[in-house]
Amino acid sequence: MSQKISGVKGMNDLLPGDIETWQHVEKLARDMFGRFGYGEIRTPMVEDTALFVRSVGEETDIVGKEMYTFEDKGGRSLSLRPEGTAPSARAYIEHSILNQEPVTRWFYIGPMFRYERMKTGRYRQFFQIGAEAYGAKEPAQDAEIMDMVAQFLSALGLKDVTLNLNSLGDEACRPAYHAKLVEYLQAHRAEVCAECQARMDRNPLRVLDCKNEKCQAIAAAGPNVLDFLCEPCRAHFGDLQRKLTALGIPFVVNSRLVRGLDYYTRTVFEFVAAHPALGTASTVGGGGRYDTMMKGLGGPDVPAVGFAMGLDRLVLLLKETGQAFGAPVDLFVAVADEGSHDAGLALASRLRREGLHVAFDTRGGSLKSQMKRADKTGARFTLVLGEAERSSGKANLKPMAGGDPIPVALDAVAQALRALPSAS
RNA sequence: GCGGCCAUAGCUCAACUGGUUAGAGCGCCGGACUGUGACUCCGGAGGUUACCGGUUCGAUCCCGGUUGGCCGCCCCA
Repeated sequence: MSQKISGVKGMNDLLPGDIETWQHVEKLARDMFGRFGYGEIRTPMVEDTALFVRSVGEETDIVGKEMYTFEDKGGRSLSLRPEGTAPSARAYIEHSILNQEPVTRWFYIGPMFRYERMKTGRYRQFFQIGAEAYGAKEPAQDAEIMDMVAQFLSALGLKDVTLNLNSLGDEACRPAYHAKLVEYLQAHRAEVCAECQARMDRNPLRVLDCKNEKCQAIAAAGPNVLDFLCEPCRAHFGDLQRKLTALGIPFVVNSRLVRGLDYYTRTVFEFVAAHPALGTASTVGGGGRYDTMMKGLGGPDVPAVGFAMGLDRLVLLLKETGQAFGAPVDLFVAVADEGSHDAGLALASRLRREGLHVAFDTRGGSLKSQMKRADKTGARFTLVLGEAERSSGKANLKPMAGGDPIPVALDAVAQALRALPSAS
């Protein structure tokens, strides 16, 4: 007996029964994003490690300790993508998209990888649905993309999701805030947690969203990013809030929202769902504006704004609603005797060619066991095919939910089924 | 990366705190009902008690390690 082999920790299989929910979310996303003019892209799951180091930032947790990095046989350092914005930007630059279109809108759906300790809503391979809008620096673009997320979440039927909003300023004003913050934090160095002491040297903004109560109090009493915004940033942020209000999208300004990636400028936002099913993984989606990242990657000077949502978490929330997804079986073809089995297979084949969702027990077996199987598949109707039906060319459609059998001609089953109300 | 809890049938859980052959419900398969499911009754299959080692006359139970899962910190999706 050989050793049983198991999947990689933190990476899950999705099987029928679960997959329908995922497909539903993905379909809704494709529909919704398409409606907003976003085109789907698919980039490789592996990229040059330098791409993430230069965009996401060397001092971030993602790059610093969560990346799956390895060397290929040519000695290149490659990484499994931990997020989707950088690969999209790379593709945008590589294909010189700016020379073709002033404004480009893309979305992607796919797996991301981060080496982390697992828990509810957090996996080493997880799935994101994300979108990026390149070429528009106007607040309207920020508002539109948040509108898209809001409409998508609402189409999914998810409620109690709060939009948190903040502005981190730009190259003109962030340095001043940064300096002031460091100065303030240094003065309180002894009072914050050990973690924050390290953070204030590497990435002081991160102190702002420390969950430690003491650190929170100190951060709250310190300099506020919003007070340091330069005039253009202030105007941009104000305009964005007016537009969101005009669109009827509720939001909360949270001046301590910073997010853990270095590439953001001005707008950052997070959609947070306070549902017990998510545990502490309450952020369902987040994003922001990154007007300088393209240049930093050696590309054109193009402003951009984007976001990503956690598909795993959306599915967790959807499951809580108890909804069922997946296509119902229209008809189960059962056979009354061995001699009719070939005819049953042929009938099922023909009806499938005609577009119906048909189930058939290829193993044959007793009629009773076939009926059980029919019940199990959730088929709306069952048709029993035997010698009598084959010679007369007529059969009955038995409604599995109960009710009288409906007589049909064997060569008109599809038409008959389509004429029946599809509601169960 | 740090701290805590856990691991028994496909699933959810028992097993009188070390003692015969590890049980139940659900699920699966079959029968009662040889052309009609879901309800009922009966039967069947399914376990190296996660893995490795230790203590003991004897370990699902106690100890150590490994792997995996869950929770908090951290961080995010």
